[in-house]
Amino acid sequence: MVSDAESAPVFAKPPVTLREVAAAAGVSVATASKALNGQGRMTAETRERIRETARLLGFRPNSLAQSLLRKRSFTVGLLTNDTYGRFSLPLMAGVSDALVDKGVSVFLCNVEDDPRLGQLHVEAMLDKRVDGIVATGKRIDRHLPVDLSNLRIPVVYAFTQPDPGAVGLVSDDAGGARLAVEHFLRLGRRRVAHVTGPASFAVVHTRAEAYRDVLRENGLAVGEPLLGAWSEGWGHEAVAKLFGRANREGWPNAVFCGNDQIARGVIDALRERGIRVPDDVGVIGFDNWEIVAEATRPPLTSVDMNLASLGREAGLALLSLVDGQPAAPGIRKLPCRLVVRQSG
Amino acid sequence: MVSDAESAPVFAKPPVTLREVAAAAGVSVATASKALNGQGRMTAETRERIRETARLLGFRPNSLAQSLLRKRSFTVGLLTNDTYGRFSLPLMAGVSDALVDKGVSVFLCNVEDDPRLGQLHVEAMLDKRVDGIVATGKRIDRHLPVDLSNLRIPVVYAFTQPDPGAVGLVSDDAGGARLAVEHFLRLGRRRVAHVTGPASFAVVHTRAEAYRDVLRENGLAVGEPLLGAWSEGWGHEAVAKLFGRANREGWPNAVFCGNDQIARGVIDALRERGIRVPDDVGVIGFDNWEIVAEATRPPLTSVDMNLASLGREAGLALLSLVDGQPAAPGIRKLPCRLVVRQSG
DNA sequence: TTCCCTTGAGAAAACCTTTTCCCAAACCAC
DNA sequence: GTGGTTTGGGAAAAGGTTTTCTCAAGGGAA
Repeated sequence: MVSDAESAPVFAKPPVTLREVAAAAGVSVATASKALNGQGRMTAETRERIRETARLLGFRPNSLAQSLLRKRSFTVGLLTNDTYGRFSLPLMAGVSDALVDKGVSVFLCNVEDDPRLGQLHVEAMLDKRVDGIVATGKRIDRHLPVDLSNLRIPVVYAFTQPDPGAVGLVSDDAGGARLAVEHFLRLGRRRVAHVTGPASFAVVHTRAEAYRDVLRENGLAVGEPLLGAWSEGWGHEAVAKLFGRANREGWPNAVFCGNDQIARGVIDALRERGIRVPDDVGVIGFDNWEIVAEATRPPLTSVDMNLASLGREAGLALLSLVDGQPAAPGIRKLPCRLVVRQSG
Repeated sequence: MVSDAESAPVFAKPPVTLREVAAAAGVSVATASKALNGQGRMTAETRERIRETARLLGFRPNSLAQSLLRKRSFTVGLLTNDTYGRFSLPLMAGVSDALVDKGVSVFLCNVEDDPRLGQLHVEAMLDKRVDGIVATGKRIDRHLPVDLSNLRIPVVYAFTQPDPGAVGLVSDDAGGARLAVEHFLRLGRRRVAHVTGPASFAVVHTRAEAYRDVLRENGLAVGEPLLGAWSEGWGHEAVAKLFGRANREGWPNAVFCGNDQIARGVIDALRERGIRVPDDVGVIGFDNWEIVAEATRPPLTSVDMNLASLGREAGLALLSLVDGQPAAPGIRKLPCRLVVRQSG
């Protein structure tokens, strides 16, 4: 019979401490610390001997102890309410990537839309002495269910509604919409329709406004944007509305869609009607959700919000705030980019 | 002119410490600590006075200091190489949810497929004295680009290839496949085809094997599974192969697909051929990727791997390992569930 | 030789909390 | 009164590191 103690994995062997390194090298902990950090004064020979000893013993300083002393934990909290992750994950990966190289780790805090959960996470972050917080959401026009306004640590908002006076980073939706519409115009398409999401989303209006602006600036007729849902189904319906009229003269020859799912619905519906994309009608989506954009037939041209860069910028912004460099409060808009495939 | 110091946000005011609470309550720090933790002996009146003082001052113990002493940081690392997130995010949310209630925070570590990045993150975790690590991937049959085999802390693998002798949690793919095929049989469909991904994926074989088993157990003809890509395009091609033959008698009346994208392609292709779903042919997908499953026409019946539960279980398993309870090493398979919509 | 300065390195405080041990006072029984 | 036991609470060490201060030895100049 095998005893539990025997079958259980043996972790044991606690990490080697600075004290042990110092003892092994025959110096005091103070000297050892200074040797490893390049501080203090000592003979090059002593310093090297200590370093070598540390290397041999596999010494790694205890971050907890360092943080306690330095009042800087080299960790930040990342709040999100987007479990679904289409927007969140690239953003989060961006934040993480920007920080890992600076030795900063990221706490993942999924707050759903639950204020209790939000409170719980924020308190945990504060207790763990994070240096700052990045707040992320799935909507640019909604607050997270937490109050971050009077924390004693800096907060950066990325892709979510910032508190007044705080630093916020969002994608430049108007610019993204311009990119799409101007691309159509450059290709000679002059009857551009816009099919987008529900009126309750701020970005719907931002993008629609930019759409109108570009057309007006070019002296073209401005169609009324079609507001609906963020779904393929709505794309189908919208095509029925736009292309239902008998006289083909009234048909648009370009459709700028509020997201890729709508665009997918539009493309499928057009094909079912025998209207060719891009020959007869160009289609551009928004979000550049690759898995969708690459599966449409033909592959979808789409506006990319550069969320990974947005995340990186947010991480860096937080870091400079943590370092005490004052940042201009307010919302900074980061440019989108158009990913041209074959649909428009 | 406004000085920088004036315009910069004022964070300041360091957190209140136990020492301050003790001073305010007129006791020693030792007594204060004991009062707040329900330890030691003192008059109920004293204990209450200290607690009240702490509450008034908004005292929150410094986790860093606690961790240093207790040799337990109440943090864990979550390694993932899935930036895309379809599988990872529910899993990660599950891990996080399971742990936040126990006061454990989660470090997000995106290691991509880069060993250097993996090394970096693992060392950071170790330095920060995490209590354990959850390793997560986008593939069940691949290792993360890190070596976690000789750490001094427990590791749980979820949805990725575990080291030998370690604790691993994966979805029961064979069971999931059975669910799908048996559902078809229950509905009286007896000519079931299987269209799935590339041979390089272990799950392709696991599921195909289960598919064959169920048919054999029921004395039915076993068609050769069609291996291809995880894409809509492959779904289209597969339909051409399956339904290209002239005599309709040879056609399947059910298609079990290896993922939802293939299923989507199959459904679209069938519709284009005038074959009705589910009247003529039933279709079931795998992954229950809601955004896809709900957008197919008709909505897609699909196998759900319960990734959020998987994450929760992984979190809890790690926790009990951290608490020193020995866990049976090896791979534990968690059941899938069939989400019935309209396609099959 | 005396004084001063530099060099190399150690002692100790600090960060904040927990826990063990200890002590004085009060209380009890005899 | 005496010996013993509670009772309430404090002193101090511990956890691992960084940093400031101190100090002895050695060197150079006068």
